[in-house]
Amino acid sequence: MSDSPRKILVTSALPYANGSPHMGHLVEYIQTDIWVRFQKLRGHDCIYVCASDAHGTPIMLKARELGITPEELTAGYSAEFVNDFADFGVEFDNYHTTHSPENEEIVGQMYAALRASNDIYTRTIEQSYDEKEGMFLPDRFVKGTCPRCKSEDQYGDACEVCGATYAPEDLIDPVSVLSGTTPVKRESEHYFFRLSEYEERLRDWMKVAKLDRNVVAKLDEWFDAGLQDWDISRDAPYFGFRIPGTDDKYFYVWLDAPVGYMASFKHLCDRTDGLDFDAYWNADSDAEVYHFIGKDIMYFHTLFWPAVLKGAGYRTPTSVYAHGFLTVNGQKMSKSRGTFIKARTYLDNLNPEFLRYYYAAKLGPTIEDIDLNLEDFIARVNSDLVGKLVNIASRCAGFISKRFDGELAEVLPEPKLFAEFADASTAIAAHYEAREYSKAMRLIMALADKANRYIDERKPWVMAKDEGARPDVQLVCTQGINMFRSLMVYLAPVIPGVAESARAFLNESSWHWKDAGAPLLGSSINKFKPLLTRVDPKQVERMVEQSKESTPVADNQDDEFISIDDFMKVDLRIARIEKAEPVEGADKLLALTLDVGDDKRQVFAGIKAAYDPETLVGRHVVVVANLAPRKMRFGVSEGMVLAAGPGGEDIFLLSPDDGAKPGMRVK
RNA sequence: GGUGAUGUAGCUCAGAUGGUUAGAGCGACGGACUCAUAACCCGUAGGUCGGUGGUUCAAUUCCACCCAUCACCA
Repeated sequence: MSDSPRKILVTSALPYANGSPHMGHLVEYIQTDIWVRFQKLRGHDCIYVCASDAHGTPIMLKARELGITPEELTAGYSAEFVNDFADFGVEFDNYHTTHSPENEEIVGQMYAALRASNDIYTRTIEQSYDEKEGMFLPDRFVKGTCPRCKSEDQYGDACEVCGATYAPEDLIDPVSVLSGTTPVKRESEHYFFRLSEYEERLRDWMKVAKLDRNVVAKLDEWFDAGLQDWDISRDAPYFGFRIPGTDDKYFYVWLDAPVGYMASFKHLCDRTDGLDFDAYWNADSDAEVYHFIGKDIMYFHTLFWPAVLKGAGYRTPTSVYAHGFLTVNGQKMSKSRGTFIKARTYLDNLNPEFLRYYYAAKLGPTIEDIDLNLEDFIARVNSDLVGKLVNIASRCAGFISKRFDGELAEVLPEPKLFAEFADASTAIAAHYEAREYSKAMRLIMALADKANRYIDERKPWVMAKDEGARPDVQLVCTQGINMFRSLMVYLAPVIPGVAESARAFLNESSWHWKDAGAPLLGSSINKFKPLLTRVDPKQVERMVEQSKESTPVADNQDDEFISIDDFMKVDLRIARIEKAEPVEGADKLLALTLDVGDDKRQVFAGIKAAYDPETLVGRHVVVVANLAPRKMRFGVSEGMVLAAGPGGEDIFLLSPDDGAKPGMRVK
């Protein structure tokens, strides 16, 4: 199977560009990267592309809230993704964005093809509408009381308390999370894709796509329920691509997101000689295309995506590989427990190769969740990587460099033992290919145990004391170093950085998978330097602490309540505005001089759009008096004035009833 | 609520088309060694295989129900 190079295109799901990458993201990118590196090491022509998923309502609204454009918002997060992934050794051949000309072109072309084949039609539907904001509301943007269990503050699609699913209008007292107003029903014409026509074709695809049996079970479930047509349009305002021939209709983000795989690849083709887009995407392509995804987005990748591709005349994915979710210490990642760990926070404290190994040691081809148990992480990395693997080289290298001037012996004393390491190649490769990384790691570590046992049995440190046995010392250590070398070749996809250091130690320029089967003999190696240092539990503790600090905002899962003591930490005081004036060079700020009883202080408040400075003088407001002073470009702000509202012109200062005096505590 | 998945030693996980003493690595404990980043080597202890009931000569493995965790319900 490895004889003629395969043409392979691999993708990871496009990260949604409205947040920083975290440990959960990394499961997928590390899983994919290991597979890609494995294929490349085997000599295959394997290309790995990805992009930021940049469209949709959440991004539009978050950008609006921050007062920047969606492009600016997503560019910022894209940069984070690129940098953090690169530091974890994830090597994309291209990283693009769905908000690109390539994507718009392919989406438009597909849409035209689907229209031509009568796969698109329009229908008027009713949807929740926020009259104040002037926009239709996705289900998650309506909240209210669950109609079944009466739990308050539930999303418009499902109740997190009792698990009921319903439509937003079923909620008791529904409220738009944007404006706080009651949504109304409004009609709108939507565009639909005839997914219902594709059952037969999808069943055929499913048979050849070698999907995991859990994925197949899920698909069967969906088929049994009957495929419904897919609503692919959204009304303005929406951040995305406008549907050709309309004024105010946009493609739903989930239509253009997977097309982003193609667009990123197109972007790469346009800059790479000899890389032909059509050779990979035409219906008769002989290239392989694999999508690595999380189990939560199987629906889009195993139904919509193959159907749309087929309908538009393209090839379908060779397979879709779904993985499970990440838990930390056996539970959902939690901000309050410090287990919602950002990629960057990990990098600030720990070696990325450790996480790659740990994930590899736990990953299989199924959609089962994997657990990052931090104690287990420390034990496993220290024991497997440092204690077993690197130790093999460490305990042999000294003899070779001190007594034999760095020269390896010309022959192996135990060719049969080495053959065991060479022969493991087939099984290990099969495991990598099947994404059975945990099995591959187990095989490799069992061999590492064997290598250590061999050295222990032959005891070169005893032979070294006997002049007559000197040549044997060189032979045994050459055997040891070669066993180490084979294992490092096998592990190169998982821990590429360590593999590179090991290769430098062995004085080799590059490795191919089959090098693991041929020993390195008679050559000169370099002085051994520690390839890895052990994890100190303190590093992990610090990472957890920093994850707590970096997210002071309580997450609504565990921290719904604060104690009275927590509240009392906030020193709220009545203040009288003595002076209010615009700040030179700031669009939104007013500089306020406040009388807080016995002292005067200066506070900057972002209320310029809502208040005329002159009308503020003399007003009483509520201020956070013990907020840490913050240095700003215009001076130091010594507190915060409380106001309600979403921002912009909609800001409403809090005022006490008559009689309250500056300096009075609010509680 | 419906559907699916998962639940095996202190920890992380293998495994069994139902059949003699259920496995590995780590950890713990004991021993040995000193080449090696207190690493490595040898050995010991640890499990009513989530719970209850059923089918069977025999179930942790099949069935039903229940509990817990996760996902999906477009």
